[in-house]
Amino acid sequence: MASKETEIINTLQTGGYRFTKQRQAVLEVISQNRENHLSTGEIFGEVKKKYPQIGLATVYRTVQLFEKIGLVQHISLDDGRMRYQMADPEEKHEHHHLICEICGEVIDVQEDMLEHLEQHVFLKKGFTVTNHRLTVFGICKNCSNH
Amino acid sequence: MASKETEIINTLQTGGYRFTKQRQAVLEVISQNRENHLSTGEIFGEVKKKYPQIGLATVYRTVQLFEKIGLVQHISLDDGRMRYQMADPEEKHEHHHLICEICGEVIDVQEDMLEHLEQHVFLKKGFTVTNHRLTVFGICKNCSNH
DNA sequence: TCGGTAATGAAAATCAATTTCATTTACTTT
DNA sequence: AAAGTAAATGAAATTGATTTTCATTACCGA
Ligand SMILES: [Mn+2]
Ligand SMILES: [Mn+2]
Ligand SMILES: [Zn+2]
Ligand SMILES: [Zn+2]
Repeated sequence: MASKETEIINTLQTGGYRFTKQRQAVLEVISQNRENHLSTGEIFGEVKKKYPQIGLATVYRTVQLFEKIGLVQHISLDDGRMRYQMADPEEKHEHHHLICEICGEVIDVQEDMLEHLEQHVFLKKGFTVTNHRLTVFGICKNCSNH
Repeated sequence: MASKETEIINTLQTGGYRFTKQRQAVLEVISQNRENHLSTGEIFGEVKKKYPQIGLATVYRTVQLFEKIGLVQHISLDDGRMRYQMADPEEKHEHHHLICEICGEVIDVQEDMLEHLEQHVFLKKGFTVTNHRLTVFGICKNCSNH
């Protein structure tokens, strides 16, 4: 199998896109922050450390392109800015998020667990599911134990 | 049991809030558009028809207050503006949304169907769920039949 | 190498949402 | 009912993330 980066380059080229230094730099930052959910501005800040001449608009365009080709997924924490994280290459749907209402921690949940719901909306409403976005609010383990 | 509006007035007063003409007007618009998901700007436009002197900031403040006390819930269609709709008074969690990727229709789903998932994240991660927000993307019945 | 297209960066523009602040309104206490 | 107090409002200014514009540069195939 091809290396991960080769795969990405292929995906890009298939869509008529190029794998530029800027895109590589943005990908590196997001990839090296798999556990985080960086805002576009934060990604911009990180990328500039290695690639100071990059423009903010390029970062915006890049994360949107990456999302279009399924490389990253976004979440909104309702603070007015988009956040991006690597998508799960083998999963067909986005992963879920648990958000602690006390400490604000964001926890990833890879298990889908919506198969029954998907079936239900298909049978009941004739709706064919292609993706879903689930955010769960509550209290994390840490905050539960004070 | 008290009338719906009386209940609302009580809920507001319990929190130290007042039931003003402006809040009543905003509530009316949202209530009369239960099937829709109006953006704040759209709510503002509707309210102005009956109450032309209302200010945009008041509408923003009002929908946020209504959401805080559980009267309405918001959804984001990723078009950059918040949309608001009456919440389900008897349900403890927000209802779900199906969004057709072809025609853009937004379909409400009242059934929760996340009990198993809630249990799972509690057992597996120690996370106590208080609410959740689920958006499902796909093809609606109409668009499936061409 | 040449020509065409994609991509970039800097700056300006957009636009939903928020803040400020002077004024009004509603509720409580005399 | 009048006064006192805090909440609420509206108009305007501001914020801040995102988008657009446009001139320039990088890349790719012929
Ligand atoms: Mn995540
Ligand atoms: Mn809805
Ligand atoms: Zn926590
Ligand atoms: Zn449709």
